[in-house]
Amino acid sequence: MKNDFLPGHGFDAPGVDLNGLNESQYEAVTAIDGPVLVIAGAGSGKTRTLVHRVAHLMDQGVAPESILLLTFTRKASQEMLWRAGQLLNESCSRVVGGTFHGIANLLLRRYGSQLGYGSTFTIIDRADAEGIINLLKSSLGLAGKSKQFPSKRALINMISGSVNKSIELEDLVDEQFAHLSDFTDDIVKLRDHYQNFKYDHGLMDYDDLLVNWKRLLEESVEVREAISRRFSHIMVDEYQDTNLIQADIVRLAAYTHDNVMVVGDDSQSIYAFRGADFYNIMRFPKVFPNCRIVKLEENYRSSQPILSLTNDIIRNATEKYTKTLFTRIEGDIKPRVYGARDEREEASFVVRQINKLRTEGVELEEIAVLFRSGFHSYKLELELNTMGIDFEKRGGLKLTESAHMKDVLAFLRLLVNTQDNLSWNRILLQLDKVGPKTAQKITNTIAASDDPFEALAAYPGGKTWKGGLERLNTLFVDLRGSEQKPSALFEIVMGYYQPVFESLYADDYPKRQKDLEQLKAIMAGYDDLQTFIDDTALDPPENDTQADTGGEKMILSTIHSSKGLEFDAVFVIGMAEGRFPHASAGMGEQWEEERRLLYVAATRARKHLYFSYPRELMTPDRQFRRVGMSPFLAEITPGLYERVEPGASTFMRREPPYKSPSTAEFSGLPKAKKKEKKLSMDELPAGTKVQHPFFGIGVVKKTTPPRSLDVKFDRHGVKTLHLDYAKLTLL
DNA sequence: GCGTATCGCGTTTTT
DNA sequence: CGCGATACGC
Repeated sequence: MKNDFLPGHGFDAPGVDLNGLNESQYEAVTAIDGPVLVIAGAGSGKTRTLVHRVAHLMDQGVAPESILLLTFTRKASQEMLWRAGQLLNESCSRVVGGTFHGIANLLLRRYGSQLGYGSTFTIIDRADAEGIINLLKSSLGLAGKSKQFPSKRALINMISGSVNKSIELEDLVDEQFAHLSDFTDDIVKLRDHYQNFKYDHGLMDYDDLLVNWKRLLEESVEVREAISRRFSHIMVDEYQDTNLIQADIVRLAAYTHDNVMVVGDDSQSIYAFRGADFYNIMRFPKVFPNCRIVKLEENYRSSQPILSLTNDIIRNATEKYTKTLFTRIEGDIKPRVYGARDEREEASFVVRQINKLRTEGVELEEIAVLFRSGFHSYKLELELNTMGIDFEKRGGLKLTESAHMKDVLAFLRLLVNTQDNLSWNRILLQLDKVGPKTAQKITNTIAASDDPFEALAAYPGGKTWKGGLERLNTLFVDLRGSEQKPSALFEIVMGYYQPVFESLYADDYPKRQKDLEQLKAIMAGYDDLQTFIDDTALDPPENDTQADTGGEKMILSTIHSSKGLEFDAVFVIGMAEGRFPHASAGMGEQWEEERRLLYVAATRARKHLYFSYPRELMTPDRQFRRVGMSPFLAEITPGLYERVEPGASTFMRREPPYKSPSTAEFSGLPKAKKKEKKLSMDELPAGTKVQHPFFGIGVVKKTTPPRSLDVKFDRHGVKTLHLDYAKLTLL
């Protein structure tokens, strides 16, 4: 197996400070052999611990390219490797870091043929999956039952949930969706059609990537051994968010060596709805019997008043695995709770507080507003806009999820996978006088043929839309005849699409045009179309509407997408009955997951924490209804927070739009880049004093050619270090 | 009668 | 923004 088929990530950065682990924790975390389970509370340094282990393994001569670091977002793995770079030298960039899905994709492109999949599959995202379900719903005659039939989103969650949990869909419906049991047969039928549809057209969704990775490991001894040997050490972050399949993958991939380290916190499990199962953490010691368990209970993030309140939130959980978190961070600012008259007033409260915080010296980018659902922030977004405060919204629509973006991508996807029915359908629907029926008829005919492009050219068009079909054909002739550079292809597509685009979105196409520009810029960075297509499905770029102004921005985010981040000040808005927990969360596991969600939100804060809720909400029939505060807030011990009274801050004058004074100051600064000089063995004879970023000061005891040396450190004893990986400085 | 164009309304959370 | 109900055109 070649070593270079999985890319690492680059980084560069100077020193980092590691908070202390005690002797036995240290021992476990740095052990070169055997499984390790780290159970860690919020803000206790999970990521730091992982980085620490990477650093240590490399110091002991483990080759960086045989370390596999699995995280949930690509951002997280980049962040982690960046931190590792602070500890070590640039060889760290050869550590393989990625998401489960990303690694699965690379492995399947390489070995997928062993499963009967060619290497020409297209990865589809959630919206694609919903589109397919919709097509099938109408072709199976289920569209009419809409009223009680589950929404397509719920449907996808049920279908993929049943795959993830290895439960039969029938049982899942009986147990958790009893109210849908009348539709069990229909749902099962739909699931089967959905699976077949994907297989027939070379489409793979997120779950398929995992399922097929697991199959690859199970069914081919050869591949399993190759992967297990290739990665001698495997690490997983946010282990409580893994599903059963991912746990199996980890088990199988490590089967020759058991060198697995996972970190997680059962109190932060918020992804059960997509199959995550925090019992994976509890199971870990059974799956890996000789594993070492490390509990990290010191919180390095929040002040005591905030920690007391967050501990109180989780105290009320019916099921918990107690960790008593403590902090040494001082502070006396209690969390605050504010009941606003309505949503508008809630928004202006938040803005007032933000301005106040900024006069106290809190940076704008250190302030975050969190909420349960994407649309809860609409009112606030308006208010922030009028006040001229820059913000970035996370967890909303991704760039590639908007219609015009999908349109363009559809052309490109067809060049890579001609069987991609979804894209055919999408493109044909753009033609004037062609609707769902006609589009599907054409799609069915051409996707079944050997050369769909030929078939399209030969397709007898109807009188009214013959012209459009011909123009489409010329486009494909052009596309297939051109050089294969993605950016060149983009230009050709736009030549055809621009007029279609302008008439399709006549009212607001200038706004959307900017997105297309952004896509163009992204594509310019790719040489290979396939890679580009994969990346957009696996890791869709965020929608930066106010493209890089370079200035500071505050963060608006759903709680789910705020995971793993931390801020000086956090506002949790919409803490009202019916909003949080979500109205459809019944008692039981769902209710508990909502509670953990609030816990995640509150534990993002370092110094300032605010909860607010509107006392009045608009109901579906445009009536206003009075609501109380969220039951989760109501059950918190009253002394742990302060109430802000509605009248209290009204005397504050409105601040003018605030322009950050620090922006100009920092924008001109070049990125600090440190060039590390590699030490040679000659510079390090026995007796030399050296410094190591973690172990501290030590003395060289012995040198072993070519590039190993034993160093005795005051606090850590004798360590064997490898000169290529350890970041040593001469003293 | 089939299929396409249009208008209005309610949104869970996502790798 | 996407879905469902309704209205028009072939």
